[in-house]
Amino acid sequence: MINSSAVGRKRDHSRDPEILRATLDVLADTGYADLTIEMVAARAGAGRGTIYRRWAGKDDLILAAIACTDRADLEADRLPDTGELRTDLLAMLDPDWLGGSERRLRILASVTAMMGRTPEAAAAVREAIVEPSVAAYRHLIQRAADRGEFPGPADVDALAQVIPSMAAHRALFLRQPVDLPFFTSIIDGVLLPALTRGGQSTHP
Amino acid sequence: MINSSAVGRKRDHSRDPEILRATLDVLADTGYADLTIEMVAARAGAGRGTIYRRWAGKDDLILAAIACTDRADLEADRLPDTGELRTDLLAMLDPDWLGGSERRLRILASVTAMMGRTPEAAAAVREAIVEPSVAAYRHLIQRAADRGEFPGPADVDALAQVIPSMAAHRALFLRQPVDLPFFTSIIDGVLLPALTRGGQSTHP
Amino acid sequence: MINSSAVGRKRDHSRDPEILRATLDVLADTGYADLTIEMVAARAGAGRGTIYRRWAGKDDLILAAIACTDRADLEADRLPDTGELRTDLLAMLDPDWLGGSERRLRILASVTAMMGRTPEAAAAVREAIVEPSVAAYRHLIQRAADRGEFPGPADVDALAQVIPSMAAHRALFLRQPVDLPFFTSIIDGVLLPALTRGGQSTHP
Amino acid sequence: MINSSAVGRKRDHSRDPEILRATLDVLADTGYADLTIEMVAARAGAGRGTIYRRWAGKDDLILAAIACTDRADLEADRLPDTGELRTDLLAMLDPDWLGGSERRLRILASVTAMMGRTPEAAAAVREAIVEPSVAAYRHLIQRAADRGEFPGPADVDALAQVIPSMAAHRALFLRQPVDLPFFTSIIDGVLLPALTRGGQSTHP
DNA sequence: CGATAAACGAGACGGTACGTCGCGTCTTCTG
DNA sequence: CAGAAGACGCGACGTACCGTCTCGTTTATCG
Repeated sequence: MINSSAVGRKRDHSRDPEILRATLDVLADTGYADLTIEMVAARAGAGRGTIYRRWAGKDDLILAAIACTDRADLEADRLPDTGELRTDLLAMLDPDWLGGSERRLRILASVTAMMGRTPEAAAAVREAIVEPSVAAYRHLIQRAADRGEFPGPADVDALAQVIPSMAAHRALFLRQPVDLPFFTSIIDGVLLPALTRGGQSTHP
Repeated sequence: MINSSAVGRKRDHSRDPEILRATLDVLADTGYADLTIEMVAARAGAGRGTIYRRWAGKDDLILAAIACTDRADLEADRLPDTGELRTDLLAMLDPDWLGGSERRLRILASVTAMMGRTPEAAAAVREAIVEPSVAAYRHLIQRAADRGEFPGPADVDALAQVIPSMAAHRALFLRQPVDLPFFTSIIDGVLLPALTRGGQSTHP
Repeated sequence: MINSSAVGRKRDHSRDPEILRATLDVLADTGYADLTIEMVAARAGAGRGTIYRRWAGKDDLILAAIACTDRADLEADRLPDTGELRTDLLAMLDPDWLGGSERRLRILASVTAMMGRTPEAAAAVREAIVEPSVAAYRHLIQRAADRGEFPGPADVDALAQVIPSMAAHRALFLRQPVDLPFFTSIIDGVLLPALTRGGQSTHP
Repeated sequence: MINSSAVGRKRDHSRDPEILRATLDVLADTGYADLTIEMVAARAGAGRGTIYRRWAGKDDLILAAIACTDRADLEADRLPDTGELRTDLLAMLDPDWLGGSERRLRILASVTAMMGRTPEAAAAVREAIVEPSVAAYRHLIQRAADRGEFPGPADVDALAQVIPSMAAHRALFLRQPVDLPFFTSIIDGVLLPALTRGGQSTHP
């Protein structure tokens, strides 16, 4: 390895989760711009130096905190499989994710703030948060299409983004809850109609 | 009036646009977090005091800069009216808006950053940027529906958010261009299919 | 005259004393460094512009305020003339001048502050305050010498500075009152002994 | 100790002299009113925060800079002792102190400026600068008197202030050099005559 | 088991931006 | 047109946070 010595005190990586949790707490409490490393260190009972030794700075720390949030429920083999797309989709609504808590909302907004900073930050957020969600919806829709649930061809890539896009938009920009009624209105008003009709417009 | 004195030198409000334009320039050049009042003042040829006298701080200034951006093209009577929804929608693609320029993208990201700060900021952005766009699409879709362009009922409120949501999502989170192919794929792959089929799912 | 027009409203020079008095008041209340033109203007019921139109700035204003203080009692023909130097000197003690009031003390300290700024300021203070006082004492001593009150020659220039120097030193640096006991101790302990002995040291 | 923490990086007090020297340099170069903390910090190669961490502000910094100037030559056991007062006094003339350099003069004027600010500042200057000088002259004069160098009693307290007072007056208010001719004129024209004659006036 | 070397909490360091305030100048309106 | 009121460009103030660097202490491995 590059940066490890055989001797000396070992870095206590058991503190990492503690610090990252403190980061998310402060992020939710005070927002991105008002978060200071000192606040995180104080809440984690750590020194600032310890944080700087592990992460490059504010953005890197927050990115790490975001990235380590458990998205295991979006892995392909843990997705709902009811045999019907509509019920699969409704089962995806995690009240604790986007719209459920003000906490999550503020964290999402903070993350968004960082995306404008560097391409690296944007890519990290995309990989950690955005892509898994889109991929999950793509999986469900593709599976339903493969089952022959819909008459014609469908633009699965576009449709897979409908729910993540609209949920984020609602939470971030409209600041309204991403709840069951909203989910139902998207599924029944946009997604399923589009699929039922097929991916082609009738307009020439 | 509330806050005007009959005497003394008048505040030169002809400088407002100059300063706000400088704000957007700096915002696009260096991003939200690295923007300083000094930069804006220097670019506008003003003193920092003059800016603080007019706006409460960084966020208020940026909000004002955003709010005064010209959205006249989204007013109802200036929207495209080709007699057919698809061509109307395609005519809405303003290459200078979301995806065309890196400038607009950075500004949008910066704005998003502020939405997590205060409810006031969020409401201001919503009213200045989000709502007008959604309202414009709602207008086009409702008009087409009134023309009887589609067979059944449609969830116009939900459908009106499809394009704004997905465009913002693509620009902000995917960092890909909001261009004609993308627009076409949404219109032909999501919006028009959903309308053609109607606003009701066939699922019981 | 250089700067007078035949027409228009005439500058109201009757306001000058009012403003200069306000200057001294503020100077005594808050000191040199904390004095602002705004304070003076407010106390005089004037606008800042009016002050800047008449004096070049803070230092010039204060200098003018100092210079116009009435030192008429130091003119040669108004000095005490009792026929004897000691009683003349004691009659010079103006309890309202140097040591009497904290007000005068603070003003003196403020003046001193300005002397380090420019040679012009120093010269102005010297001419307005220092020189007249030294000249008065020189006049008294010279007159007594001319009367033959003392046996030998005297270094009148040096001796004339004894009282002003020691009074200023006591007030400024020791911050003790320049009162009758102090005056008496200088006159009887320094000045008259030196004169009585004569201006020449006996040391070879 | 009062204000020391057991942990954390220690304040580097070896930088104090460097900063205080820079303070005196700037003070002499630009004067009291035009001195800025930034100038001092830049010249000392320090950050402004470091200065504010150690001293409360401009006045406190300058006071500290003054107070730490080396006055060791005024300690009793290092005073000249020629066996005769006149030569002792002449040996006191330090061309580098009051009048020799413009530098010292400007510093003295700056110090005087602060004496009007707070009683604390005045006391600090008095103790650091004024008192030691007066005490030194008192020592010399008292020793000569004890030797029986003069016929009668003398008001030593008053006489000890003659040279410091007149030197300060000459430098500050007359802005003339405190040099050997001046020193000689005071000693031979004021101080020694007064002592030779005695501390009592012949006037009834 | 003692030496040693890195990690740790704490906090000082050189910087930089903040938001405020006073400078001296310049409008604007009132008398 | 002088004067009050106050906005203007400028720049210093004192504070707070950045990311780095000592401090003295703790902890883990190696000799």
